[in-house]
Amino acid sequence: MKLTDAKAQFISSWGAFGTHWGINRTMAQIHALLLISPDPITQDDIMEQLSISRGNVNMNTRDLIDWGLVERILIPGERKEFFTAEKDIWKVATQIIKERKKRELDPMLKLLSQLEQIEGDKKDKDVKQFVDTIAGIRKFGGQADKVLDVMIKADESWFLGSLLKFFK
Amino acid sequence: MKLTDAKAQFISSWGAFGTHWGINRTMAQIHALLLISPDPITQDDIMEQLSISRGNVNMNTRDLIDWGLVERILIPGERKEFFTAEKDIWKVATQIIKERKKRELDPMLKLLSQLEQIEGDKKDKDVKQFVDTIAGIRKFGGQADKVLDVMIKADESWFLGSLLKFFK
DNA sequence: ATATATTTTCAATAAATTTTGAAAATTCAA
DNA sequence: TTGAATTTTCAAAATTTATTGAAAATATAT
Repeated sequence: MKLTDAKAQFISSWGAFGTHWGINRTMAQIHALLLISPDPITQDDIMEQLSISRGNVNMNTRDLIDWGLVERILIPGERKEFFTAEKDIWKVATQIIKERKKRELDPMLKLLSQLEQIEGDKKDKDVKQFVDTIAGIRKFGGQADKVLDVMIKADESWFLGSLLKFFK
Repeated sequence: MKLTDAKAQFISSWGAFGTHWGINRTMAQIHALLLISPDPITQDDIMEQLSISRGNVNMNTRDLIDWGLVERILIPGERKEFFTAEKDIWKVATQIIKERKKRELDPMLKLLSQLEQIEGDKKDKDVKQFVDTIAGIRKFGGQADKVLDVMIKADESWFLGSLLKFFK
């Protein structure tokens, strides 16, 4: 397979993959393009390589920056802005986990603790099932939260090394 | 807060939550409703409680069954079918992990190993960055794959107990 | 200051996804 | 069998989400 085809296939698959992970297709495609670009590239490069509009590139690169996955680079003497992505996949993964935890898991846990305190007779089976379900999810979520916190702070070699040894 | 309001809020939030996880809103809402229903319920119950059409309920319950999260129950003497959801959150989580691994991670890893074998000069920096990126993702994915396999097979108390002790 | 290059915004448009509902298929009791 | 109850299917409609592109804002060079 030629590099050009392989690139196209990677970008397309990474885009499709992204949609399963709460990230939109184009954002994931831009991310893919930046991951395989050795040097920083401009909005125009992205527009051309992915055949998408300027506005689209602008919005999605900004989202990627908000996610902490992409950086804006200013090259002295160049008028245009350049973009580059973090290449260390461990850092990419922990950054995504960190953001999703903040955006999704933490608010959900907060809501669940509110819902657990409902009025009503615990002997009523509807009340009981509701409270039990909420408590179960909250407990599980709380534990996941702790594990993810360790992971976010951890160094890759230590984390995966220890974990894989532990589970061998 | 009253049970009725708490239920509505849980269903609505679980639905919104689902959309971030590659599951459609209605599917997640039906799942939420089943999680808090102590006894099996019918298509008509779901239609009524969530104010959605029969076709919608039918398609989404089927998807939930395909995901292994919901079961069809036949009650002797009853003409209608009943549905019930697995209530153990650990089992729900491992089932989702199992399915997503099969549907997303495994195909991605397969593609990456193909893409790693591109033709081209490794000294060319475009080729090098591409190969390095793909290799990095593949390595990380492969390790995640192993950890998830252990998790899927593990018993909850053992897994989380060990993990939390390990990371304390 | 002015002209020019570049980025950002956002209303309009397009595309993708979800939902409906009625017809077809299936199931089951009599 | 027949017919009523129930489930399934799927084309059309509704909704949601993503994309465009041109105008406005901003930044930079002269």
